Amino acid sequence: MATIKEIAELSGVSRGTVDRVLNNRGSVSSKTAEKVLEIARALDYKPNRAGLTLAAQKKRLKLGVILFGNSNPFFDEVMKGVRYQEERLAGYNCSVLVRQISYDASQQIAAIEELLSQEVHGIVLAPYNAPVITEKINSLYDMGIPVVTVNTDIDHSRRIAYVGSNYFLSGETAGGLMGLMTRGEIQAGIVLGSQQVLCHTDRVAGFRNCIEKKYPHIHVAATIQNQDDEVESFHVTQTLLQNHPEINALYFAAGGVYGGCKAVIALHREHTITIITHDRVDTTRCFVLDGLISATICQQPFLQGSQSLDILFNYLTAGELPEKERNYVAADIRIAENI
Amino acid sequence: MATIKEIAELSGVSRGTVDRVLNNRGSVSSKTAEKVLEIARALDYKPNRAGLTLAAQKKRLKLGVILFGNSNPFFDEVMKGVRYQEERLAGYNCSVLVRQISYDASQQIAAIEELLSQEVHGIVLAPYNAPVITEKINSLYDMGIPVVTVNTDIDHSRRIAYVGSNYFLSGETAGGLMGLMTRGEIQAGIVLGSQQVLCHTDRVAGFRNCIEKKYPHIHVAATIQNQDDEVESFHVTQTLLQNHPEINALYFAAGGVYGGCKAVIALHREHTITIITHDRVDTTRCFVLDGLISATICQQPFLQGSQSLDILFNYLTAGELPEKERNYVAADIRIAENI
DNA sequence: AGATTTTCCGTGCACGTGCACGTTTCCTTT
DNA sequence: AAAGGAAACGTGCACGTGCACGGAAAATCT
Repeated sequence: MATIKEIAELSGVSRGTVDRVLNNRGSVSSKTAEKVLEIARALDYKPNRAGLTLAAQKKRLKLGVILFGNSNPFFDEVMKGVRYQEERLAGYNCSVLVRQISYDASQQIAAIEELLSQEVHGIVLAPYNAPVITEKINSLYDMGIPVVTVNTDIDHSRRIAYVGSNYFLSGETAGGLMGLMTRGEIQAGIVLGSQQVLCHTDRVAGFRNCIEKKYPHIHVAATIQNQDDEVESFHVTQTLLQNHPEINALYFAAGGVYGGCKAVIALHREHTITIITHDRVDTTRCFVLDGLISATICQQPFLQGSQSLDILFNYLTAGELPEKERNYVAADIRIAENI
Repeated sequence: MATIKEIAELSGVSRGTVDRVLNNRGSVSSKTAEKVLEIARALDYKPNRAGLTLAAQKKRLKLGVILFGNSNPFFDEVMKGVRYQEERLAGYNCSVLVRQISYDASQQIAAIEELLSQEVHGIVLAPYNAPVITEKINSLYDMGIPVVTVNTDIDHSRRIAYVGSNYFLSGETAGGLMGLMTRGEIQAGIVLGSQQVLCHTDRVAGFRNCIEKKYPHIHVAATIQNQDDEVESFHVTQTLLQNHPEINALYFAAGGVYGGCKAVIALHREHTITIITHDRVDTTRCFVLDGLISATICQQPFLQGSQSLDILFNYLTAGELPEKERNYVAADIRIAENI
């Protein structure tokens, strides 16, 4: 592995000059710059990560993480991934500040400001989808504070990378599973949080796309919204099942799975309905284990937490961006045996 | 983050002494050692990874990797993970030597010897399951050459860690999927490579365990062996289906999936048989996409390749062992939509 | 031509660790 | 008591990088 020192010796200049050329800080004649670059290319120079990190940690790195929910089971799992990575990064003299807030634009702005006052060097953000947040991300970029979006992406924002699901694809996967796990005429009910939430509608679109193309035996009887709330979910699901006795399959495209399942049980429809859900949380794990939920499609929250921090850290210490700016986690299918 | 220098200053000794205490190289009075340890604990000292790596790479690290198969699709994917990690480790002045050999004990021994002559500092090994290999791993350990087993574990050997599947659990997952994806009376055929291969028999045991406990509608009509060979697989599967016209499900617990599927197609049984397989390879991906194979359970070969090297590297540069010595990858269920 | 600015480049230190080498202290032996 | 040796500890360098500082050469101005 070539080092800066080697390049300096071979091109007859000092290490400082090589440094200036490679990181184009200017103040180098084009002639020498040319020669240095040529030799660096010939030696296939790649900066040494240990040296890079060592130099970068002169000023102790501080990273900020902003997630939703004070006891949101999904983000709790993301948090575990964050904590795991935090422990690793501690070995690089890098600290992590985590803020969990409720789903609200102004709170998110406030959290960002607070992290800025703590002088963080970059932020991992589960973004609230609003123009004001997009603007904030862009202004952070201009200030030199890179942002990695996690779980939800913000289109047309200058975040340096996204880590999370491809919601359309995971909806398709849900449709595929339901197709494989059912026979005969199927009347499916779709439960989502809200038509305003892009993640939910993307999943539903994927689900419908799949069954329309591949599984004509499945029809969508009705689509309802539960606002991601367990109590609301119980009621709307109960009403749905009462109004539609023909329903023999349910697709939960969002949260509120526990409440929905409780409604199914309350109406004694456990053994007549095939249920597919997303995410894996402690409250609903038992339903997967006992077979009420046939399968659940997870989005690897742990991986999202750890990977997003990792990308941010690499960017700040080595200036490296990931190959793809959208880092999709695979749709992770879980049934009773591998949950 | 506390550093050795800080500890030295606080305990009134030099950095060298602190180093001796923390890495117990001796030559330190028990009194000072006690004091240093106390202060180190109070400051929650953890060695800085960048400094550690930088110091370790004075002698350029060389890692060896021994996998099977010259064009084995599964190990090709493991190889991609190895290559990915190799690229990352290159930034730490660490090189990786890869050897792909056929499934044979003496060839494996020879490959190990060859890597030793290249002066590797540690080895990632997809081990041949034989006492002579166990002994070899142990003698490597005594020589100070750590071994990480990948894909298959060797019980009672002194490998420092294992990265790979839990085969029994993945067999159970296959059983669970078949249970969920079938209705009515099911006569299942089981195809494995050989009764001598522990991975295969573990999977079959998991499969049987699951359907016996949870899915009594599934019966095992017959179990056959295909020696992991495509041509052999075609013939034995064809014979099986001819002798057992009642078979309406197939579980491929090992390789030879392509040959087996071809037999199903040759006998025009595509639409009457539910097929569950393991692993995802280019030759059979199309069968998953067009629905001949309902689902395939993968063992995350890429992750196995990258993680095993990572563990070995961390051990050699920081002396760190993973929390668990058996690092199981999750059973990764794939259907047409998420393959 | 001399003074001043600009361009260009070299040197030294810091980051945290491991390790070889030196130095001091203390104990044992003759 | 002097000599020898072992135990205990300090010092300096190396690893690779970024960056601040300063010096020399070239270009511009008075």
